[in-house]
Amino acid sequence: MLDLLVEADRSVNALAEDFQMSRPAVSQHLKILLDAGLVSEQRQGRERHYHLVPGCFGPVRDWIAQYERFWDDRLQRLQQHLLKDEQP
Amino acid sequence: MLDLLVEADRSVNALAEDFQMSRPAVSQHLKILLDAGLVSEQRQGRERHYHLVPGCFGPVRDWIAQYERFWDDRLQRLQQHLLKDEQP
DNA sequence: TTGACTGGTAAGATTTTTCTTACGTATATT
DNA sequence: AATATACGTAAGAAAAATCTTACCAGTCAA
Repeated sequence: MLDLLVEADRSVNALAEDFQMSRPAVSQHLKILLDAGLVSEQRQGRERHYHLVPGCFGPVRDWIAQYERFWDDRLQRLQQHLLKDEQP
Repeated sequence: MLDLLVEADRSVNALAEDFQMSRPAVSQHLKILLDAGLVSEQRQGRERHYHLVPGCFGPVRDWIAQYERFWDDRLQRLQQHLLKDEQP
């Protein structure tokens, strides 16, 4: 769904066409994405267009970045440790 | 689990102490993380030490980066569009 | 206003995930 | 050798997720 929405905004029926599951199932998925802040809703007449929220993956990226900082720190400590051994 | 393992390598029992679930449940989680390549195993006697694989989130980061490229492109196109209107 | 279209929600069935207990194997300790 | 420790795996129970059908409300078009 996210892959489809990144290309263009879509209505629920338009999204449902690309999946085997029923329309209500798609609605339920969208509700979850909406609650998670990954997607936003814009009502146009009887249709509701969903679109991907720009930068919505920020929190995930930040979470991953924490780990990468840890690894960087470790590597740095290792390098310093090795340098000390080389010139006593 | 990942949060614990990023600090230091741990044996299964050491990990299980920090959770309410049983040790076998922890083992099952570790198997999944192992299969996913997020974690690696090193046997030391009868213990097995697990540690976080450095850079294991690369694929996730790449996946997210795809979206961010899309957003960048859109923004760029929008900027160019606006510039055209300013100087006719 | 009536009928068609869009889509959300509830209820319940189905599927999947996740847990626990029981047990087997390998390594260590005595 | 006998016992204890660390850990994986199988089987089945329990919990959570995901789907479908049925139904309701809002919007549009005749």
